[in-house]
Amino acid sequence: MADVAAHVGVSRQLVSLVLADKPGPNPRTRERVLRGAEDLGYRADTAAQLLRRARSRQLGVLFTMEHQLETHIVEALYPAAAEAGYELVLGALLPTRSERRAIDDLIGLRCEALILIGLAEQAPAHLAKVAEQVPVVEIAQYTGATGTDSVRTDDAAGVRAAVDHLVDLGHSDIVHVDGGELPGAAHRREGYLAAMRTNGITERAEVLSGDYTVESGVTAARTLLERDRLPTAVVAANDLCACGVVETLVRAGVRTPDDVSVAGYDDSRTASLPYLDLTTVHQDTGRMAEIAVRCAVERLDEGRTHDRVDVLEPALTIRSSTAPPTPER
Amino acid sequence: MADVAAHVGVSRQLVSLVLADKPGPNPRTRERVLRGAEDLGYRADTAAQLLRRARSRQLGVLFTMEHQLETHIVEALYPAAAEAGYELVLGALLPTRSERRAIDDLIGLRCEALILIGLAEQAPAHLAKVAEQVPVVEIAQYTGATGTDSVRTDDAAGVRAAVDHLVDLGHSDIVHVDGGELPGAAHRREGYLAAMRTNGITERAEVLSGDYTVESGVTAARTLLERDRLPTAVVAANDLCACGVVETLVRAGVRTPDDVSVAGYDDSRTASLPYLDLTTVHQDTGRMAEIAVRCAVERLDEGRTHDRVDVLEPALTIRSSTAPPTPER
DNA sequence: ACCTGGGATTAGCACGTGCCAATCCCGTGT
DNA sequence: ACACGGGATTGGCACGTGCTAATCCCAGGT
Repeated sequence: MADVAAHVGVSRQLVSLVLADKPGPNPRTRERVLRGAEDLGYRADTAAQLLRRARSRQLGVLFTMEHQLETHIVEALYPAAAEAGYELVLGALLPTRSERRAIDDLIGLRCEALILIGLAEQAPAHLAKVAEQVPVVEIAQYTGATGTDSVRTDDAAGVRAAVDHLVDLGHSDIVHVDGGELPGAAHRREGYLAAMRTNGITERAEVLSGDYTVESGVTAARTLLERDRLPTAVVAANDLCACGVVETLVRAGVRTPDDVSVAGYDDSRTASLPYLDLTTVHQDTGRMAEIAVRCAVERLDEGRTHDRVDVLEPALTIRSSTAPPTPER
Repeated sequence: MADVAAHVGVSRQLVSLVLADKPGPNPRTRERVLRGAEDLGYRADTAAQLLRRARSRQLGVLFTMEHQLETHIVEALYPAAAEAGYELVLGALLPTRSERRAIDDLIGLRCEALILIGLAEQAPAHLAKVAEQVPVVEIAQYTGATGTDSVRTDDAAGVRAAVDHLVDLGHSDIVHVDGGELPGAAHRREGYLAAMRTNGITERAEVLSGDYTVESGVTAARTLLERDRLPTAVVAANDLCACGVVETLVRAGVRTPDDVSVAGYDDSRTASLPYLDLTTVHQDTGRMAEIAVRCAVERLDEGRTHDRVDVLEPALTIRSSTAPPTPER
């Protein structure tokens, strides 16, 4: 910046004012400074800005790179943050890199708040401790740690909607392949059981264990295929699992939805593949991202101190993987 | 840091020495300082370190979040960078965020070099200009921009290996579904054509257009299904495309590999799904990551100035999606 | 001629750290 | 008793920027 100032023949401070687009500098001078900066290929030094500025206006985002849904959320976070006048700093959670390390890095970079996309296997154990230092917002996860906000979809309601949809179509033999102990899986399982109860078919309820992977869907489907009779419908804990179920059934000569209806969860890209075309539960990632940023902003700029928990209503996306059961031949 | 110093009762500078693990401080003092830092929950301020240090020892990584392969490469970059004593800073390339912006952000954060994972549709137009300022390494892409290093797999050789494998099995009706104008697609197409020529079956060569997506595999398979006779084997430009081909064929009652053998490319998670179990071409992401970091280090620490282009040999991973053709019934 | 006022510009400090040089302290040898 | 040496510790400056307050300059009114 000093170089630019010398090149134009003004003080460094004037250059600072011009580049920050602050009122004061004479339009003509402003023009000259901008030209000079361009000529010299000047780039602001973020490190120095960060050091000097009272506020960094940066939000840290912690995510794994494993799930498509996380990617969508990250993408949605960018415009939401920009809208609120914040930048995003990404921090990847990897097997080889401890969550602790990732969090420290982001805080070291002066992030004012952390947004944690909670699809990783374990939530940071010391979340409450971190929340003492900076606001923490969890997306798609609710650990209940104090000082933490949470935005998620009502997973129980989503699965209930899927089950209700199947019941409306005439199904009653509906099996659930769950997500084990992974985030959200408990809610989805409860939603399934609740819906089965409400529809008066509790005795038909059955939960097969899974883990949100295609492989777990394959395993579950194989278990079903070993039986004398297949259920007429399967509600999987997520789209990947549903995919595994469908593919395994198809290869065993069982057609979807003709023989068995299958529903997924998340409305990911997998769900909309033409040959799967899964009925699934849509999570509004855009809105989750907006609310997450809003939570951070409320704590940072508006002094909110109490915890906020937002639970969004999911929407059932009906596609062609579910249909009325065909009478047994 | 000053707080820690006051708390322990030593000078700030001593704290700096201890935390940087430099020789000098007395072991006992060192212990006390570390305890003090722990008590106060001290975290180094990266911004200040960056500002002060001559070197930032940070590498910027540009990637989209669209392809699994990119994720694998990013994961592999972390240990490679750590090995060389560098940190990674992630910069996401998104539709809503210009490459220009992403690059400026990373340079503003004082990244000493940029590693560009080249699966995005377009390479930054001003790459040569950027390379004047900081070393640039491209992974899985070769734009030929001056001042730029490139690490990629010999895609032509990979596809040749796949075709040769199929020919060895007895195939000659081998169709290629390509990746259009996307990065690497041209090489893969050429590899296919070259292998067909070498094996003396040029007249059987046929290229269907695609774009590395599952959908393009579906489209290609539908095109094939409309014909009187199917080819006996399909070599897809990547695993996703292969997946689309297989799924579409299966649903049309065509089995893999019994009726048609299908080979993919990338050895992604898709390829190893139990019901696909694709024969595919393995790219050594770990090694590409290591070399990419090495390229940056050579330019940064060892003064290399000439461009370096590394082409790795791929390895054919043979699974169950390819088999000898069954004589026509 | 002098004061006033306000737009334009500048000087100086501060942010938290790393590096260099200077200083302190204590045991040892003469 | 004094100089010496080396490990341990400290002071001061610099990095590039933003903010506050001060200064400059010039036109206009008295």
